[in-house]
Amino acid sequence: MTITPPASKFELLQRANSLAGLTIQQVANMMEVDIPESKLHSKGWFGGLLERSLGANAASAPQPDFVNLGIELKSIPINDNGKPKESTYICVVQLNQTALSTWESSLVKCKLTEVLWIPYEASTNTPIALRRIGSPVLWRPDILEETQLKQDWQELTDLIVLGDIDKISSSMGKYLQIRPKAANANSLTKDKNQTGKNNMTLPRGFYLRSSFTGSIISSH
DNA sequence: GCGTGATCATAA
DNA sequence: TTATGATCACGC
Repeated sequence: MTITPPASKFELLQRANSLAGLTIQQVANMMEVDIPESKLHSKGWFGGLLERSLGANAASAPQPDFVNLGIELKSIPINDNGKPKESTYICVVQLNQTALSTWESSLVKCKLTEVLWIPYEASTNTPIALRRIGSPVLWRPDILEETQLKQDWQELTDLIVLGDIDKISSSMGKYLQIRPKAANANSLTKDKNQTGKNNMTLPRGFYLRSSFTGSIISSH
């Protein structure tokens, strides 16, 4: 089953709303796929299913999932307490001069301009098939949120520009943090911002803290 | 390896 | 229990 991209924000919202209340099993049936037995070897499975169900068309390109609408899609697992179970991956930390120049030109800002959050039940007590999808939340950062995100991004980016990427810890940043994002701890990528010999470093990604995504979900 | 989709595993 | 650091799968 292939779903065409939504032509408008309204159509995307309609589709997302039509998924609300359904179980993961029901969506899997609609898309004619099987539910994996374990998430250990299929970590991004539900996110991918949701993309296909709604007609996302960015493939794996570094841009919002719904390219024409400029909207990023994020599934967000909710635990028994009604709070996000995990932090949310945003994008890779690109180590080139352009990506590190200004917030406005950053991939983080691009991805977070407008996000369609789709919460879903992720209590370990509930089998994956029976977990239900929640109501979508279409979100744009307000002025306070964007100011803080920009501040976090600037603080972290400053360290990278200074060549101190290896001094970055996941505890830095109020809303936005940088953590490893790699096949394993031995992976290496070139820090193109730096010149010289030892400029290989662990690939990293930007993540939103669950305290932040939790407040987004609960305030809508 | 890079970028996407994320969750796992364990130290604190 | 929570957050950090590590890891899984896939297309190209």
